[in-house]
Amino acid sequence: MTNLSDAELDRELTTALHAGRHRVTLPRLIVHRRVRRATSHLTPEAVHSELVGELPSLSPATIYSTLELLDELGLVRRVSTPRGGTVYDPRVDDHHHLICRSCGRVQDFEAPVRMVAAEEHARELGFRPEHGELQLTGLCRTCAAEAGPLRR
Amino acid sequence: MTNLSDAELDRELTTALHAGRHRVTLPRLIVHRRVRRATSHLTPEAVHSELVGELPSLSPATIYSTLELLDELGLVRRVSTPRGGTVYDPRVDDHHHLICRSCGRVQDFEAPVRMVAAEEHARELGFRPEHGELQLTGLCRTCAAEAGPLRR
DNA sequence: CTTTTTGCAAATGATTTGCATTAAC
DNA sequence: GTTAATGCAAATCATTTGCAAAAAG
Repeated sequence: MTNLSDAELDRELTTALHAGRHRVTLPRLIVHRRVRRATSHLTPEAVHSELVGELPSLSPATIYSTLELLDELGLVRRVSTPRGGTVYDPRVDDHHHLICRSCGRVQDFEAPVRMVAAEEHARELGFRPEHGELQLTGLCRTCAAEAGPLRR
Repeated sequence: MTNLSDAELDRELTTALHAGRHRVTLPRLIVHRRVRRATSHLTPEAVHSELVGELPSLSPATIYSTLELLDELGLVRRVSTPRGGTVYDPRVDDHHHLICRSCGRVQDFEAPVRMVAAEEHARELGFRPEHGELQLTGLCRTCAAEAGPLRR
């Protein structure tokens, strides 16, 4: 989540778009503002249903292509959850995720993981790493409480 | 990958199925043998198309339910890739994955990651961790070679 | 015998695509 | 003016579901 103004966010996006020879359009501006300001991880569907009020012609196809573009520009980060869900994260710095298998909630997680060491190890194997994240699945606090004490 | 015989694999599966009060069926036996012997990660579709030769009536629906069951029994592990693909891994011990964004290949990766420490940290946040893995995406050796030297 | 599992076909749901129209540059 | 982006509808594709028939215990 950022506390930048619309104007500041728009300027950042515009700069990034121009650098890649992309055009500045209204759908891109409003999707960018919405996701950059998100306090949680948003699904494409959530972004769409929130923004159709503001721009009724906005189509799901545009949401998908715009979110993918923002990810490519490094302004947001796409996160895929273990059960096939896709969600967008306003944080683009290295961090990890806790994913609840019951309610699907995705929360940021500062894990003590040496990403640089892991990436170096991958390079030694001939792999060219671009992005890495640790995903811990399990039950979030709320769902764990509902499930009661550890079973089995 | 295991080098156990059919009989040994079948016995393991039978034991696990009985423990959970599930029935021992031919589809379960052959799917289990195939995935446990895999030298790489298999998609449900790959498992199906390989095994229809052996059991022509085998349906995709059965493949999906069987693989999910094997995962629940802890005999194989489901791995979801960042672009929404699903693949099954014969390894069930803690390990990580390198995922090629170009060809989709998933390879095992022994990363120097302190999973225990990460899980402990998650517990302190109220999360009840069940499984964790580090996913590094990028280009595999082959695709990196095709892409040529580092661009940008 | 009773209950689970299977196989088929139809349904689903997220994402993608084709293409004419509209908007950026 | 040119070219890219949008919006719509149709298409795709992996996965799930409903249900009658078959198989397991």
